[in-house]
Amino acid sequence: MERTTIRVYNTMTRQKEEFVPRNDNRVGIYVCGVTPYSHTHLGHARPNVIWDVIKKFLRSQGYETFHVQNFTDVDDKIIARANEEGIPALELSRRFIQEYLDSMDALGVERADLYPKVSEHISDIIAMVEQLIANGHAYEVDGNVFFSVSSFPEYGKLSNQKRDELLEGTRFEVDPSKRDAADFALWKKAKPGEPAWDSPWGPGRPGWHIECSAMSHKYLGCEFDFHGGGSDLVFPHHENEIAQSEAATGETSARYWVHNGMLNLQDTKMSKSLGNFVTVQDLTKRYPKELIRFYLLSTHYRSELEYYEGKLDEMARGWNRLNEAVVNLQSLIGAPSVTCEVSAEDEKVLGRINEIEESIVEALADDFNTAQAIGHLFDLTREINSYSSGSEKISRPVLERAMTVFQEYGINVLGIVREREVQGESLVEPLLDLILEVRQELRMKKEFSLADKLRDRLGELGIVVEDTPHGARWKLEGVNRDAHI
RNA sequence: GGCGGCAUAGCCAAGUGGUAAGGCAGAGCUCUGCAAAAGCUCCAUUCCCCAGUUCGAAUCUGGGUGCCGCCUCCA
Repeated sequence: MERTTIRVYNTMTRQKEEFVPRNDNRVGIYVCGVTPYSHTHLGHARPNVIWDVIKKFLRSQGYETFHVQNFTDVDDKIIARANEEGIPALELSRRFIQEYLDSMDALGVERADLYPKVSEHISDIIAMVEQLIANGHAYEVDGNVFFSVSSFPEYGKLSNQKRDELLEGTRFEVDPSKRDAADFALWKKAKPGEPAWDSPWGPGRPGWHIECSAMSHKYLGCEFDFHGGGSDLVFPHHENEIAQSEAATGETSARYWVHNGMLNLQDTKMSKSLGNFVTVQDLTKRYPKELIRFYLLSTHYRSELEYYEGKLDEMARGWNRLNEAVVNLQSLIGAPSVTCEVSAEDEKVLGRINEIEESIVEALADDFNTAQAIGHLFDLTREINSYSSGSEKISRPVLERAMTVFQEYGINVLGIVREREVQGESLVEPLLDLILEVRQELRMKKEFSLADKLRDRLGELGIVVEDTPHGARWKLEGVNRDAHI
């Protein structure tokens, strides 16, 4: 198939670059996951939803994707928290990993192909540390192993830091056993009461950073296409990862470094350590997943995004129009008054729909500009609403073309439009159709007070009845309406 | 102290050299038995401030001001 040229902003070069996959068709993606010691919050949802869209867009462009996302399930905070609760560290992390996966499922995020865990890759990590020692990039001191920053001249190339300026103004105490203050731990000697694994340097556990180098290398190879994560990971995490990976293998690691902006609550970054977060579980109980995605994707992924109570309710008004347009389209496609003929006027509308679709693809291909793509979806909404409320004959091929675009981008790629609710074996749908049919007969007989009573009483039950030129239709009221009553 | 980013209408927000997308809110109108939905029209001579480059700048350069992130665990 013909592909649109995709341009990606690369943190490494600080500019947009044309995306050229390493292998012809298969795109390797590594996105930093979480340290599962606490609840999954909206800030975690952002990169997940963004990468969900990127993957789906790449696939709609004919690529295959292979997506790896790690869990750093061996970590100081996990150990500390598990000790507080008096349970094993891995049990605590297992609980939060499950919450994380459940949360992402609830947001309609497609799962990664692989979720490697540190605890299951100790031997891979040890092997890489040994490799680094053998290459002269790391050294052992009393059971600890450190990466020697001075052995890697390119250190700082991602975050644009200069080695000699790194420690100025720093707020932590430097471990005196390190040769250089900027050196960082690859392997930490076990302290009493901590989970530990045997290694050539004695019992201990991996430092933060090395797991991503080891696991990305194992599953994606030395060089792969995308490496993603929050902008707060640029330094030191990704900087150190690059140093480890490239020093160990002698090859470049990721081709494109993609970082998303932070999600703020009251002008401050939402984070577990600050305690200012909104959990995904809470939010998905209160709002439809498509609305949450609409909110997350309404701003470009590299910008900061503000959250506050009530924001989603504000966004729901515009979001609703998108959904209404689709519901309207679907009912019109099945309406008997619609023709299969395509007039010259219809051809023009078809032409405009094609233009809008191209604009959507261009927007997504331009550094995954979902905000712009959503704008074009609103253009399509106006186009098709205007068309279907016109007095001329309505053509089914036009409706179907518009529906295809909504389906592909609104539903499949962006996931911001609700899919038509299948009522299944519910009695609700035929029952309501019957009521509306009777009401229509009353209206024909100009028994308006009875017809209005039906509408009012249904309204009290949360069922909104609307009369349109193509017959009456009903829907459930409010943002939280369920698929089934 | 170092590094990076951002500043566009009442609010949200796209736009990185060619004369300000889109959404919400607001005003008017059309359609409708009524209601709802929808549509149409209007709503930034202007993009934080100052200087410069250019035929042309929201977009590039320099200098301010303000805010945010990272340098400590972080998506």
